[in-house]
Amino acid sequence: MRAQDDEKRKRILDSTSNIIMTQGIAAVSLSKIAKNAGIASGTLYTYFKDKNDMLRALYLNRKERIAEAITQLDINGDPRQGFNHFMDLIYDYGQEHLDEFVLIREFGQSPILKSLNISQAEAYAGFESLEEFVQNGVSKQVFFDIDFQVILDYAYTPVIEYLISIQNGNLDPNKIPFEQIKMLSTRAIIMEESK
Amino acid sequence: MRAQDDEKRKRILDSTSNIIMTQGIAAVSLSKIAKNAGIASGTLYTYFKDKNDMLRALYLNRKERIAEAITQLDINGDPRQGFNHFMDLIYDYGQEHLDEFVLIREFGQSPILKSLNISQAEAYAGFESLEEFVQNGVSKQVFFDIDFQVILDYAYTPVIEYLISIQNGNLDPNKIPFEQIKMLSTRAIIMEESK
Amino acid sequence: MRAQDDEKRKRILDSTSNIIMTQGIAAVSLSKIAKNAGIASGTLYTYFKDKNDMLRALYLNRKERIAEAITQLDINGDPRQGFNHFMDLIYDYGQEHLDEFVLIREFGQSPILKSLNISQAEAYAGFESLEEFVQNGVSKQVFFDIDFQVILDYAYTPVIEYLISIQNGNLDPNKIPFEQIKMLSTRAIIMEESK
Amino acid sequence: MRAQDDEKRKRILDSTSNIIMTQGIAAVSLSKIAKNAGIASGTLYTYFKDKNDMLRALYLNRKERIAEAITQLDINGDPRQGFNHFMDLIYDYGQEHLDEFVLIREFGQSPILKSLNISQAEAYAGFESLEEFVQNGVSKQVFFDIDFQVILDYAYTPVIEYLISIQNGNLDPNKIPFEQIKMLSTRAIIMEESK
DNA sequence: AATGAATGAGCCTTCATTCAT
DNA sequence: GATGAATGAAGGCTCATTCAT
Repeated sequence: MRAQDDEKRKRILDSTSNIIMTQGIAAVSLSKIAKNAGIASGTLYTYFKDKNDMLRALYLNRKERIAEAITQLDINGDPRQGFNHFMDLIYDYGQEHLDEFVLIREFGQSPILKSLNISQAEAYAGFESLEEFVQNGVSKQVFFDIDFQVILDYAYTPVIEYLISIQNGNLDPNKIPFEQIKMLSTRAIIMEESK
Repeated sequence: MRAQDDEKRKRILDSTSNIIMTQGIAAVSLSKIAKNAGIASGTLYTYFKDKNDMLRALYLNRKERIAEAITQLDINGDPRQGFNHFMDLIYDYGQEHLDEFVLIREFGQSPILKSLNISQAEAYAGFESLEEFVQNGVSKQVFFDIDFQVILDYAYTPVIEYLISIQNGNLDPNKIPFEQIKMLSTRAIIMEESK
Repeated sequence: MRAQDDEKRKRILDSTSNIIMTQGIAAVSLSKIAKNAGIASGTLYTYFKDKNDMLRALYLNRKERIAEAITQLDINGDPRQGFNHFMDLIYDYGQEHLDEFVLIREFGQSPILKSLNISQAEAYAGFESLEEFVQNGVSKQVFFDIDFQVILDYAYTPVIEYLISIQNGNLDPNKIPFEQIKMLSTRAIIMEESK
Repeated sequence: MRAQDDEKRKRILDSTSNIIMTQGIAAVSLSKIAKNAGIASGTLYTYFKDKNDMLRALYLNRKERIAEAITQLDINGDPRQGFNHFMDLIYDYGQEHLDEFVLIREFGQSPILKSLNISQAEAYAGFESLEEFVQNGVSKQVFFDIDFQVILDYAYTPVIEYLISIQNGNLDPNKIPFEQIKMLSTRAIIMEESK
């Protein structure tokens, strides 16, 4: 017997990610993945039940990685500093792993997610500490008292869009440094002295 | 290849939009569209050169509609009021036509757009006045001096995400009224006395 | 538009029958059928919903043909003569169309039939007059009072097996003429003076 | 390729039989068999050269079992009693092992047998004594002077069909007892005083 | 001897597109 | 202009078989 190969599993997910990133989710096909990963098409089924199972695994895996990277926060520390740190975490991780963010965005909240049977709970697994962090900031009256989701729309999303715009060449980081993004987000979310 | 019946052309686009919205972009097929639109599959080729041409037309059409709806701004008026009005326009149009916003988001800035041969220029057609409006605000030192794209990330995107969250049932508009979104966006973008 | 072509539909069924007859039911594949029928594989789906639908149509079509051929009986006439005539009908039709009988036998009462969703009722459609004929013979005390199915086992089945054996070269019709089969069946089923 | 574990070999054949009986011969796959038998798919090749070799072994094994069960006849004894006993043997064995009969019928004389390279000789191995028994009956002018195969069509086949009909619920053994089947077969085959 | 990961041919089906009608 | 039958490539998936372990 040959032992199942974690490296191969990783290669499959990476290949799929690659295809999604360069050709879009609609262009994903198992034969492309197999060719890209350097394996036979049938082999995919040793690692995943079917195509959906694989997309599901990919989505959750990337989400998990991102969660690990951007939730390393001092939950009970100073919210202001924490917020600053949070944006840095996203930015730093995005410098190296923008593809993961883009992939998650590509899946979006589109109908595909439903067909993959990913529950709300699964989608948010790993982000619990982030929610706690926000609650701490709110209770200390440093963050505006709004929904967690809304805070992400002003803190997480703009960073991702910023990084993508830079990568696409639509934005020049020398003219618009990340500090400005942080400032805008901070102004939006942090209550006092937000100037 | 000349369109004869504009109503039929519209039906085709609407059907496609429908399918994208309910099943995702990967599930779009001409036979589904034809059935949904109540026409024969071959007839599609009277109205569009091929599948990509149709997706392209759909994307540009929705983008145009949105542009018309949200760029009705007094470009040279008071930027503060204008900003307020701009967000209202998005919100109001989104109440009735969220599907169009979602469709545009579904296409994203993803590789699909490239395969449809949609140039940056085409994608932004119709938004020129919006850019002028922003420049006016910046020159009057009411808006922060940042990129047009970044402003959209703090003014347009959060409204759309807000509306989608409400539609998905993830947000309760009674607890988080639109006024709060406007406030956050305003705080981020408007320079002084941004209360 | 090109009108759907009954001749083509017939060719598909004939090709399938051919394959079943020469290679067995397990060897039926749509690509073989298409090649055999001289059409593209996709075209099959213009005529049948899927593979099962086609097998179903084939089964019922052959059953119907057989029913037409062997149920042309004088239901209320002399049962003895009728029985004789019935066996002749099977024999005569089998001379020209043994493949249809063999096909039906190949489907058998095997699990395949269940997967084709053929109800008992459908399977026996067309044979109602045969049942009436048997009832007439029973009520006139010419046939033994046994089940319709059992009568077939002694009248229909042996003829088919006889014809197949001849075709296979396992039986020499000169040594065992059909008259002998008729005699044996008659002896089994007809009550009096059956010697 | 040498069998080591006869119990395992038996399990493989039983599993295959099971699948044929419940899903039909077209649904047989080695992976199903392996799972059903509780072994790894590769292990099948220790016991059988390939799939056909296994089907072949299954067919011959079941045929052999049946032959053993239904050929325990006093070849030179009274043919009338022998005929009666013969039908009882089929009936009795069929009560417990109908699946074996059904399996043989499923293979039929269909093209599958040819693809399994089963010769006429192999198929009839074990039935030699039965043929002798028939010849004895014929030479004593108790049985009609017809072919061995034809006799089976009137003595063996109807019993099997009878048992299957009962199992399928198409026949009620209380209304049609086995005695009636025996009577019909006897009437057909035994020459004098066959009532 | 036994395992099950790996293979790639072949399965059924759907697809975008063409074209006779 | 409109139709839908026809095409064959490509889709996802299962298969029999091999072979490193």
